[in-house]
Parts: sequence; structure tokens; C-alpha cells
Amino acid sequence: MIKTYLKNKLPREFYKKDVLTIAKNILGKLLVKIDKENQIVCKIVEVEAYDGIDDEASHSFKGMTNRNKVMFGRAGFLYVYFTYGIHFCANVVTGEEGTGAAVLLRALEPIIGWDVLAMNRYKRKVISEKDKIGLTNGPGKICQALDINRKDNGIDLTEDNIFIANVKNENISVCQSTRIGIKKSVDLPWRFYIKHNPYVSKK
DNA sequence: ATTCCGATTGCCT
DNA sequence: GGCAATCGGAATG
Repeated sequence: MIKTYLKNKLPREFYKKDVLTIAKNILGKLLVKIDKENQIVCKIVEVEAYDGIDDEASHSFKGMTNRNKVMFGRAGFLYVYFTYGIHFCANVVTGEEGTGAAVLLRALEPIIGWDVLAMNRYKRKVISEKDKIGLTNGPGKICQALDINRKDNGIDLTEDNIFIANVKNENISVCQSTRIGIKKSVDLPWRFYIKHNPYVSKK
């Protein structure tokens, strides 16, 4: 089971492409986290692209700082930042080194590891359908559910215990829209999501 | 040193 | 729909 995911782990080359291409292509693939106690597998169903060139909403727009330096590093690493004094958000670094482009993970659909996700989010196991959806239907919720935080900023998605696995026969209809929760570059249509998926945020 | 404010969430009306 | 919570990075003095 886990062997299969490991075998299908996306290689560095996948992440070196253009951020918009990767944002589209990453939908339907599996975010996997494996450690001694737990195995978590979730389908990626909603993402947004951020690119420091023309994108004023991107953390990388004004150049490299101590906070955003991972974004300017090699593709295939995880950029995790703290926001609103409460939440973490996770991004996949893309493109050539120095580009400052990344894909924000906005929503996941749990496949394996429901109890761990629920304990991390609610301190109890899931009971209702509403609880299930609330598990991973937002960028901050994802990080809480998978216990992704400061310690994971800068981890390598091709080497460490969090990675993305390819899936065969992806039968997905990808939708596109403007991004959520930003005040700059609001018209760039750089949000991508899987149609009719209950974990995707409404807009 | 101080101020501003955010790639969010959850609770309240 | 509105809005408070709560922290730290970045800008400004």
C-alpha cells in the first residue's frame, strides 16, 4: 500500500515547470505523510498559484526576505508560513531556483488517516458529515489536520516524510477562478480546483 | 521602538 | 453577512 505511494512519488523534475502548469497538474494527486505512528493520504482538490514576477499578492513579490526565502529556493520544497497569528499555510515551491513561485494548497480530500486528521483538528474522532468536510476544506485547516507547521518549512518533498504521489487514470475536470482572501492582484485567475468536490471552498 | 496588517477560521447576528 | 482572535514579518519613525 504505502510502497505503491512511495513508488509513485513525484520527482524533482515535476516541480521545475511553470507554476500555473503545476497548479493544474497537481490536482487529483495525493499528498502523503508517513511517520512511525501514522499514515495520511489525501487527494489535492484546490490550489492557488503565486508568482513573484507580476503577482503583487505573492509573498515573493518584493524580493527575498528571511520569511520567504524557501520560496526562492529549489523546486519541490515546502514553504510553510504563519499568518493571522493563528494559522499555517503550506506551499509547494516550483520553477527554477530564484523564481519565487509556489502553489498554495487550499483543500484536500482525505483518503487514509481520518482519525489522525480528526484528532489534530478537533481532539476527537469525526462524527458528523459536516465534521468530515471541515477537516481539510481550507489552507489553515490542512496544516492543522496534517500537523504541518514551522518545523516543516523548507522540507524536501522528494526526500522527507511528506511527499506527493502520482495517480494513474486521473479522471478530473479542472476549474479555474480568481484567488480567495487577497487584496492585491485580485483579477489573476490563478485558483484551480476540482469540480463538484465537497472540500473545495465556495466562492 | 512602534505601527500596520495579512494567501484564515470560527463564532455570532 | 460581520467581526474578533492573535502573532510576527515588514515598513515606518
